[in-house]
Amino acid sequence: MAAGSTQKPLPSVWARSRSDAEQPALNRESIVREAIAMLDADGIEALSMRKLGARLNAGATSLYRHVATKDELMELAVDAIVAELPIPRGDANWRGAAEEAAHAFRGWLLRHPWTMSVLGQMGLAYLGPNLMAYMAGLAELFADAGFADPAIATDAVLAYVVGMATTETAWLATVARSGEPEADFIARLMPAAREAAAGHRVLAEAYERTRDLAADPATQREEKFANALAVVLDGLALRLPA
Amino acid sequence: MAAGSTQKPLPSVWARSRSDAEQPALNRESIVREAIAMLDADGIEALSMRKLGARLNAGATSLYRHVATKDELMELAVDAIVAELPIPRGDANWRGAAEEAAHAFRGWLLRHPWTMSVLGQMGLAYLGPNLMAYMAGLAELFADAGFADPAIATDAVLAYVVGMATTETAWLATVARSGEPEADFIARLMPAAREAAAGHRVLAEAYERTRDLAADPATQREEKFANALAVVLDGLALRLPA
DNA sequence: CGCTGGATGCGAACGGTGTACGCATGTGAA
DNA sequence: TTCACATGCGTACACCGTTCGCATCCAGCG
Repeated sequence: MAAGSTQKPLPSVWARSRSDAEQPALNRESIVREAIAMLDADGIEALSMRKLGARLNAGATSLYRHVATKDELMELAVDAIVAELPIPRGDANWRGAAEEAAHAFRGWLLRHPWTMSVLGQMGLAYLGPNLMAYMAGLAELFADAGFADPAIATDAVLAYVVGMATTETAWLATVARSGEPEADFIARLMPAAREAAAGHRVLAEAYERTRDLAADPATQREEKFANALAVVLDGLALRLPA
Repeated sequence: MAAGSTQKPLPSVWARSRSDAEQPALNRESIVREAIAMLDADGIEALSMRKLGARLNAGATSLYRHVATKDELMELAVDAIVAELPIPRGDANWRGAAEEAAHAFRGWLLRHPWTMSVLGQMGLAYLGPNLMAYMAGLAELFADAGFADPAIATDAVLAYVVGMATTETAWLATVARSGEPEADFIARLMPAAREAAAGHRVLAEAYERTRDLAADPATQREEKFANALAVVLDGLALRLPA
């Protein structure tokens, strides 16, 4: 549309300039970086090879020179963001360190909710080097604390965090889809939820006991997480020689 | 292809016979039932509206007379299979009952692995009547046992089960994709895993300690699950007045 | 009985997806 | 200069979920 439109290849100086122009050429690193940006911003459904290509000023199929398949790209994306997860370090206070690691893991999952969708197919079993280092750090933490079988401890903590984050990200996705702030959405949902809970004694009681579910929901979610995490850590502490 | 081919509508007795023939006409119930069968058998990627239609001797678009959208169909499918999950019942032995409920939940998730992919977007927050009843039953179990805040207990147990099942179904999907029996796949994977674990003290030690990972893997997975579940339940027991 | 209106099935089509293929081009080595 | 190779990409294929309008069937009514 502009003056220098190049609808046809136009073999000229302008065409040559592209090679050393602002675009640093396509490479695996930038592809993965941009894919992560799209995933974080708009979720897993928003990423398509064509859109990703467009974002990189490239055709969709050009990406396949650097990445075998979309699934491989997703694996690379996961492994890349795992790098930002701080590796748990042993500590005289194992419980505090484990607590910290669990909160960090939760925050990481909430920051990259699309990993939850990938986890269901890839699992923690997949052995990218970064993930391996994270799990090793956690296991070491428990081993140093004196646990006879550190694997049980890592299983318990990681499974708890993943499970909790699963329902939490799903909830947040629902909230986001509503377009409202979380508190408003809760307030609007309350009557229906209360009615659904009627007929179930304990659930109904729970609703009556809680005074204001809509106040500061993010903090309440964090407390919920911390509360049940304490249960798991209590159980672990029992396994340690007094 | 056969003698009575009806490529064109052919308004005849044959056309009329379809109405009361073996096909009981399309209805929501049979659509959901067949969708579940396909999901259980071949996973979430194997379900498409066209294939589901073909399985029901119907065109793909006919399904939309009975189901608004594929997402709605998935919700219906989830709620339908939740019905087969036994509602936890209180018991003098709360711990045994909770253990049983957890194992039942795990088995259910493993039997319908595609729910894991759905959970990431729908979560346990979605309030189908059947799921509501299940969660109410579990909460009641803990309330009757004397827990001051039964919600914490259900959070801990459910999150643990979901998290554990996430990695387990992902692992099983990987195994299935390999085409080998689980034991063979493990045996083939061992060298690579051992090498990946080298450099991580605790992980390496863990590999040396375990004698035969490939023997009866299903039982080993079950034990793994039971072991860390015991941690969670121990933690819960602490919260009960002695 | 004949009619008619609503429910139901479905073929065609639209816009999207992941990816295979083959052609064009620019670049570095011989 | 030439040649081989790496890279970008236009086209195309098979599939996806879903919309639309048309054909058909059946129930209820006149």
